[in-house]
Amino acid sequence: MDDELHERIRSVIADVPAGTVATYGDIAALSGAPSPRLVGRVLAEDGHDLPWQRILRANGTPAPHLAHEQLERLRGEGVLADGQRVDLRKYRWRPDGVAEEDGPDGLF
DNA sequence: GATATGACTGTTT
DNA sequence: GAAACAGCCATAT
Repeated sequence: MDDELHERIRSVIADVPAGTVATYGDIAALSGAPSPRLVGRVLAEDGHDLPWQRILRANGTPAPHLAHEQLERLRGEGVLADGQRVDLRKYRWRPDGVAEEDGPDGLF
């Protein structure tokens, strides 16, 4: 039932190391959630014990109502955000064993 | 059971 | 870069 999925989502979020961030889509994909909405819903309802500050939207911007606090918390972890946007290219969490590929322009 | 809502994403215009 | 549209799932009323 979704209880297991609920736990799985929490587990993946808790597995995100400090100093890094992940998108809702990432959490959804890694936890097996059918849609990122589930991730947001879990956090909204039962994410008080999780590092929700490390979960950002696809474009690197945090949730609108928590943006201020979220950015402040991330700042304390070493994740510096430019105004309201975080450099996913640099801080985005990658599961172990996955190598990164640079873009065609040799972009970082 | 239908409608509306929400810590979302991706494509298209 | 912004706005519109469609998909996606669980709750609340």
